[in-house]
Amino acid sequence: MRLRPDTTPALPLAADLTAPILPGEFYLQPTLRVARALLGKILVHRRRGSITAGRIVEVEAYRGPGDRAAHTAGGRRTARNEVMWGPAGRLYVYFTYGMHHCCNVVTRAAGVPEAVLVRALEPVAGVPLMRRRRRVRAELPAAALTRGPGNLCRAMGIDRRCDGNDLRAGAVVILDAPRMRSTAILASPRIGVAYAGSDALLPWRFFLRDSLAVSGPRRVEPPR
DNA sequence: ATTTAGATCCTCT
DNA sequence: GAGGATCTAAATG
Repeated sequence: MRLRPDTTPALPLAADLTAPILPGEFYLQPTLRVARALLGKILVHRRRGSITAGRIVEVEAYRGPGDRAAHTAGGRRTARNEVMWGPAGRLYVYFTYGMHHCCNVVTRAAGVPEAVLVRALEPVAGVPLMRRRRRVRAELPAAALTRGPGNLCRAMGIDRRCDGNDLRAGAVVILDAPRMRSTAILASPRIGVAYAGSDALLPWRFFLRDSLAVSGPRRVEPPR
């Protein structure tokens, strides 16, 4: 008697945690390119001998002064978004809705305030620690631990102490991984930016078609 | 399957 | 004083 082959993707996923850290130049590329290229890369947080890591499966691009959905819309420069105005390759972490943190990767040269919001990961390492940080029931699937920007920050232990973290040398780094095929990537409008007028329709959310960890609608661009 | 309400507090006007 | 780059549970069709 033969067992049916198991086609369920194994989570946590196997990933190369010895891969090189992404070089600083990676983050100088155009923001939409960085957003797509980040899919599949590994976000790692090492702290006090503990480690949590996840494969990036969903992101959103935010493009500076001209993008009404961005924190830097219209050239606003404040204490909160200061890191977005700085050099590429830093982590921009902010607190929102009274209870959640969101983390972004800053792109482009200093003075060009653009960033990529990380919206979902697939757990790669440190799942027990993620469960403790999330305080979820034991049966919750691993993929749900890091689904959504607020959830992934809690699971990864990322908060405002990480704001400004240098992604080449800080406690939080991003490791290189093979580039995803473009056919594995879908796009849609960004989530939660209805206040941005016509910019809310821009298809600047990118996600891996086959990932179980993607948050929100797995819809491709709707007709305009 | 989709909608709603409530939690909760920092940031900027 | 208002509202948010969110999340969850509960209610509803």
